[in-house]
Amino acid sequence: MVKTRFAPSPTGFLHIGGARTALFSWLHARRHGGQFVLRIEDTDLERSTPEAVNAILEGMSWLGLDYDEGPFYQTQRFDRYREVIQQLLAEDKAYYCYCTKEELDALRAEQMAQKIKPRYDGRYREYKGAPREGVEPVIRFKNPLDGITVIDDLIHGPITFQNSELDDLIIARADGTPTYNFCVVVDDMDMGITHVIRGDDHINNTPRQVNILEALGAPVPKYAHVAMILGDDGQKLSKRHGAVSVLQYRDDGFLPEAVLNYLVRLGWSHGDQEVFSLDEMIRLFDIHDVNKSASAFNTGKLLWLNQQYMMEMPPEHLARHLSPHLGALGIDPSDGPDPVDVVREMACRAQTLKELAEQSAFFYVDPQSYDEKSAKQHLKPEAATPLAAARERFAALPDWQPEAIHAAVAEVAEALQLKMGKVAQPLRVAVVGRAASPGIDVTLQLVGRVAVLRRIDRALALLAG
RNA sequence: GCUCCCAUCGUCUAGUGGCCUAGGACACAGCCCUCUCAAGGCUGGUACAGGGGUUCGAAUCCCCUUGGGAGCGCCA
Repeated sequence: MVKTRFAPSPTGFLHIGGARTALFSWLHARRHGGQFVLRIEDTDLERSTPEAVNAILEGMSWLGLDYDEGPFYQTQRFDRYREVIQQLLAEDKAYYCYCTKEELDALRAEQMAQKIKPRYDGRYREYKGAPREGVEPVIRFKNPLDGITVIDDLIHGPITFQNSELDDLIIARADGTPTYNFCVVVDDMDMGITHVIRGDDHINNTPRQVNILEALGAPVPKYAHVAMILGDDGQKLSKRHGAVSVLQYRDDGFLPEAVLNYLVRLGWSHGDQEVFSLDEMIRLFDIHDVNKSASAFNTGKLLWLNQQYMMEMPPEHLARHLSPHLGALGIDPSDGPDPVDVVREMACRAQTLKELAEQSAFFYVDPQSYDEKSAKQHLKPEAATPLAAARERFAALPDWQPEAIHAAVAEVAEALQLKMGKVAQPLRVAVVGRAASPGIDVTLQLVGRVAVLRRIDRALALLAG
């Protein structure tokens, strides 16, 4: 059975690159009816934080990437790592190395100076002497000295490494704690991981891990190394790019399904299709179809996708998603039109929930000021007549429905020999505060007659000076 | 420096030797629709990094160059 894992280290939030790796792993498992496990790689006690763990868990749950096992924490598996290390030691597949950090640094500096690849020279590999005084030894893995290790990468195809290029890596520190490359191997083995999908910055670690796996007599999983994601500017993703945490996207008003859809298309495609439901992704996703090259994150396209999702989503759902963003603006929708009706009209006019809330605020609160340009253009002295005429008709309308409102506006235009725009635009600015909104009839209907009359009066007062 | 990876429009990508005078999407421009802004529809411009091969034929296969990136930790 297929079993994949996502194994972030909790030294920061779940960023967009990690989220895509998680998505690919999740998709691969789901697609094959397998299992997906979450493992927190927190062996770096210095840099791991509980806040980061929470951020990762929260990010996963917001995206809806559920796991069948875990979260496992490597810090809770130290006994198991120690056990495997002892086994390796007993089988002469690992050994104590008494080099000090200073000696290692010196060796590295020397090699760099000679312009050769810095690496451990194996000086304690066959050491049979007594433990060196005053040095807490580390434990190193005995990497094969010759031969080749081939990774048959699902994305890249075969990648060949000379074992002679690999040195004897440290699997346990002087304080006895195990290191990353070793823990990964033990965990992948114990957890029965069949497919390792991860960033391509791990390609160079893979032959070492394969060699350890083989020393342990464990089956070697299939590997798939996914290229990294670049920032909008094509540069490596960094703090400078702003919203790098997936939770930031949530707060900025993106829908998780839009983010997922955007992410899956970064490096993967299915012909010309751009929009995929979750079910389609699961059905269509194939790790073999993933691109080898890095791709740049394009916020513009995410924005477009997010809007597509907002427009397609049932208004009832959209309204629910909108409510926290309305709340953030201090708006209580119960004071005005049903958000479901608002959202039906506004979804095609905003790209994020946050923007949707901002654009929709006028339905609930009178504009605090008029957009300068719009007011200058439409709230001119000559607008007073149509505004007043419209106000009069509105006040007398027997029923406050779009059809009636539209007819009233048209009548005013005709009576005054004006084009529709000369009536609708001043009305719009007076009621909305700016020159952009849904059709004037629905807009006014939703705002409500009382508020509309009040806002017109205010504009009229302003025009009267 | 050494090892490994990568290379089609500005961006995401289609393309696995002929269907490619290179297709789609985002963005951009124009037009249509129109009471505004959107949405939607239509139209347009822009790409196979360079050089060698292989082949009747190369975006597709091979080599080199160039340019990016990663790794070379008692970090993950």
